[in-house]
Amino acid sequence: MSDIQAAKVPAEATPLRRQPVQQRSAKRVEQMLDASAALIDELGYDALTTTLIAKRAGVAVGSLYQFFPDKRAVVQALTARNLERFVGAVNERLKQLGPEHWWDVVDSILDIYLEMHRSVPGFSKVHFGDIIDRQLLDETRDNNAVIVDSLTDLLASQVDRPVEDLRFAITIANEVADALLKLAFRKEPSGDEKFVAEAKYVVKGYLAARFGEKS
Amino acid sequence: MSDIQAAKVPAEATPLRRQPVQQRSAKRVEQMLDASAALIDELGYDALTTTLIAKRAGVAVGSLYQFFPDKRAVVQALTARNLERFVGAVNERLKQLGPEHWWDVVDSILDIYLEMHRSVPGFSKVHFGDIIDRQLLDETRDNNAVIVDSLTDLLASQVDRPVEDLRFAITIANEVADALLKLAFRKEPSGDEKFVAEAKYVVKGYLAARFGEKS
DNA sequence: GGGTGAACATGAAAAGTTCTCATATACTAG
DNA sequence: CTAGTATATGAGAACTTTTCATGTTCACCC
Repeated sequence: MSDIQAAKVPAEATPLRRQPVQQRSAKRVEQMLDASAALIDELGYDALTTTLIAKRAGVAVGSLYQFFPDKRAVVQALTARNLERFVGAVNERLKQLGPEHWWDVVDSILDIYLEMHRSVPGFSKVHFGDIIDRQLLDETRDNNAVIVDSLTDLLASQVDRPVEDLRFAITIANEVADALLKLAFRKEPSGDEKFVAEAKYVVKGYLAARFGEKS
Repeated sequence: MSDIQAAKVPAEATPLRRQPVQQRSAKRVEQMLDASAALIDELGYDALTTTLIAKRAGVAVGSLYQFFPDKRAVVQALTARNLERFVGAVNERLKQLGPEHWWDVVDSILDIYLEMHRSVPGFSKVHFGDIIDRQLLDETRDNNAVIVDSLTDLLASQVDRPVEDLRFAITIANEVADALLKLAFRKEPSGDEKFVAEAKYVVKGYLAARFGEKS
């Protein structure tokens, strides 16, 4: 089973002004991201403030600007970190399971996604570029594409279809899953079960229709 | 065919500090919203500035604050206006057509939605509370619900199902349509045809599966 | 362990935005 | 025509974002 591309969230998506080299600063950057995540959860994106982030992270404002060019870059970095974690978790899970029917792969992925919604602060607000990439920054272009490409690679060996058709279907499925699960979490902070179930149903139904039942 | 509830976008969603009473001021408020829409299209939400809005609208900043309590309220009002226009257009269309198979109703609605994406400035960025209601303001709660309720009323007479099941299915369908069409417009400014077609396919497929083929 | 340059930390203040308010003008009813 | 309300305005108060000069810590070398 080919590993999902390590999702380094490449160059252009690394808006850091300076990459932290020493450990202490790397840790500080993490703290800043943690603080941002917590604050976004608590106050929402609009009420987010660089001063607040710094205070919460226990650093001076200047330190923040040592690494990030501006406020948006912080949120962007948070987004990237969430994406990395997600892809990492998916890899982990798939390694454990070995080759499966694609049906189960989809299930695993949705479960991981759910798990992150529940356990990662700020995840439901800024998973894959809701606020930043999608809404504002069109050049960084589609964080989702990273995921879609990874999943396409993954399923390409199991489904007998032209790769481009596969990628298209996965793009659609990804978007639908994202929208529906977000809806579930809007309805209820822990994810409304009825909506979660329907999300799974819709996604699997769509993929089954597009791929055919056979693996 | 029962009219869609006039979508006054009720009390709590009217965050105006003062309702314009005289015509000149009503017109000015419209100008401010137009300016906001244009600027959001051009610069994105984050780069939006009250000063810029005022300048573009040809009024003083103070005038803006005469009616809106804060910047977000402006965008919220823009959202509300878009919603009103959408519901209005749907009503219009349905009045013209008379009773139809729900299949055609869905088609009409999707077409109107597409049309607005293409012709209404800022629509693709802030249609139904993407930026404001959904991302930040949880108390105003679901603009989408207005639409969903309207559509539920509309279809209730044609589909032989418990109303709550209907509402649920429409909620899902609405969310899916929104996500997929947004994706289509992200891929291409005029709406990628392939994605638009797939959006229609997915939505209709879902509803057909949930309602059964019969009207 | 002493020295050196790069990485890092800091917070006061410059630059930029949001929002208020005292003042002035336009409208409406009577 | 007049009082009373609605509206318009922009300077500046309040708050944010971002810069930068200064001081500290680290990694490496002798």
